[in-house]
Amino acid sequence: MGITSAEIAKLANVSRTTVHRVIYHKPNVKPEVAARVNDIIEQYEYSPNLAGKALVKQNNVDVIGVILPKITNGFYEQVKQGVKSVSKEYQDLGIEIRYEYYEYIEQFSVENQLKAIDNLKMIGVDAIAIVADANERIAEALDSFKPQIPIVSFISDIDCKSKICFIGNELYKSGAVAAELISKMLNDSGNVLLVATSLNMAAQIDRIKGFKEYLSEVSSKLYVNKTTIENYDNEDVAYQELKKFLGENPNIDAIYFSTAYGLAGYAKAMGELKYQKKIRVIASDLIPITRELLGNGMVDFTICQQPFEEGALAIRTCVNYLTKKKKPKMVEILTKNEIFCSQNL
Amino acid sequence: MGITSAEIAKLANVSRTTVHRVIYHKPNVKPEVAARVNDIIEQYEYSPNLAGKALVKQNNVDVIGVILPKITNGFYEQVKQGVKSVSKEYQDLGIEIRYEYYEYIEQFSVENQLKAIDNLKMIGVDAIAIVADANERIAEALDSFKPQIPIVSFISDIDCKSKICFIGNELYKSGAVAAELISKMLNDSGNVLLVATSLNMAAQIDRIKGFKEYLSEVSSKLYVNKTTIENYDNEDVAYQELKKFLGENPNIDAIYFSTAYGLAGYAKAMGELKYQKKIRVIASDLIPITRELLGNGMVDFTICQQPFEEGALAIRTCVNYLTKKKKPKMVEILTKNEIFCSQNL
DNA sequence: CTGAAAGCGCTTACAG
DNA sequence: CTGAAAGCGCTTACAG
Repeated sequence: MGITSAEIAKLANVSRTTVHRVIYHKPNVKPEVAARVNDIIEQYEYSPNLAGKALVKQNNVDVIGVILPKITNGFYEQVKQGVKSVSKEYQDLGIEIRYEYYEYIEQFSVENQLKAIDNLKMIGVDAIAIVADANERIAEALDSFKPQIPIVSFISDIDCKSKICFIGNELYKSGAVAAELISKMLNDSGNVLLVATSLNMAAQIDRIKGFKEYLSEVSSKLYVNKTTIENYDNEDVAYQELKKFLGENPNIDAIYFSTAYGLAGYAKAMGELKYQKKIRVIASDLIPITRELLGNGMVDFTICQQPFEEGALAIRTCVNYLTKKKKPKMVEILTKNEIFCSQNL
Repeated sequence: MGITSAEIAKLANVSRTTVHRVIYHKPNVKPEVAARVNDIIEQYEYSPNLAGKALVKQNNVDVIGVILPKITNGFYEQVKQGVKSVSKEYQDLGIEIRYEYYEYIEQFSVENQLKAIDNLKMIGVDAIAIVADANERIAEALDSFKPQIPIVSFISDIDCKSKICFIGNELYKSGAVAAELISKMLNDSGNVLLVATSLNMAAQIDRIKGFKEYLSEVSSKLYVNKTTIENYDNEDVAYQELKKFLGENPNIDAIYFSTAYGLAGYAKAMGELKYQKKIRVIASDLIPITRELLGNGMVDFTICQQPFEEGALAIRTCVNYLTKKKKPKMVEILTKNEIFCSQNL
């Protein structure tokens, strides 16, 4: 395999300790010696053997704290899988992961997130990957580690001074993809209904914006109904609202669900209505009901962000920073949207 | 981190050497001693530290031979990227990769593949990942290593005794996805044209079969034209044939390209014809021209197999076998088909 | 059947 | 400003 630090040392007529000092820009090396060593390193393309490094690190492993909401839907399960898969890869390489889960309850979740951060502060961690609400107190808590530690926010963004990067989905594009699929299925004309969690949520706003902008760009005969159904991710609300709306509006050609939830309510409503037109449906994410409705044709496509990849990438970013002091090139790393239909599930 | 072999040894009142013998089922351990050691290993969930193992392995690294056709289209570049990304991950863990490329020329490629295998036999490798033609002489060559070495075939399958697994794409499903997209865009009725490399190629046959079967299942008003254009992956042939065919058949609503090639010829032909209908187009794979035509709307969707993932998985499978003697659970690992349109590129 | 010791490549106190 | 030496966890000749 490659050349070793001992060989570099011999070639440069110095000790391995000095080679080490040069590589990591430690003080106390005569500039001319450093230059000589650097030349040889470059010439032989030396890079330290990871197994050797890892072994030494057993004394002092880097620990990464991962903070996640305790939500047992498939989405966060996949995020966790991604995190775990990378942890496993690094488990013997001197990287350890500590998990903190916070209950996500509308009113108290900020408190719970603060508590999770505090727990990690007690344990002592070298970096944090966190899915957090964009809240000032949380940001302050993340900045309050002494010494400062790098923060990677993922899935849902939060700004703080020690943040090195956000990893998430191109939400705007996600809406645009939905619009493209609908325009292709409707042959550029028809009436479209939107179903969202709520019109106040950042993620929903982005998707809907992307949806509307692409739609109006591609055709002037695609009308988005002025009513957007807000279902608060509650299937019963979805059912009630959709039954009422579709009962009164027999001209809908397509529906875009910008949230993973509401499909069960939709299926129930459609089962009770005798709707004349074929309704095309675009869903978001992939949970069991989505799979089922894709299978029976009630949903045409679903657009997925990549929870596994985002979880994995968050940890990788922490590891790269801890082991190579390498910040990611971009402050925002956005994953692509995947399209699923019945045949590529 | 976890417990070490030295600690296990102390707990069992034996040496590390004996612990090692027990773990790897080496001979010369008194059964009762082995039992005692095994109990403790289980109790403490001991598993050997990879960094430690890797360091020792520096003396005797495992080398994996990778045999690929020397084709410089984007597809095999991506396969290579996948292979490289995994190699990098393992480079300091005692796994080395040797590449062999063979010229792919209709007549002599079997000879070239045999030569590539022979080269690896000279060098001496511990496993082979190969993209090969399903040819008996090649199979024999792969089986002729002494001692036998594990073979992973990928992208294109070949049967031989020492093969542990094939990694490739769900080609049949790829055609089914194309059919689903077309049926949704045409609202279940219309005339469809097929463009393939050649009707003799296994991969093309699978895709077309999946396409036709899904189409006929979903609607009886979707007609596949009895002519399938064979373009031999030559853009000029595609251009000539499509210009002629579309000139004489003004009723085509959609085209499915079951090959990555022919889109440039199609674009040229359409530029010269004044075709009345909007033609929906489904492409395969993602090469620069595909990207371009997705952008300008001449292509609606493209269906991609996952060359990067398949390359990566092939190497991972070899590594798992070499380091843990672990065969993959399935003899056939098939990757999903990805759908791309202009907005999720 | 068993174990002491060397060595893989690295980093880190420590001594000078 | 520099280097000798110990030790991270493992495997492998070697000796008994």
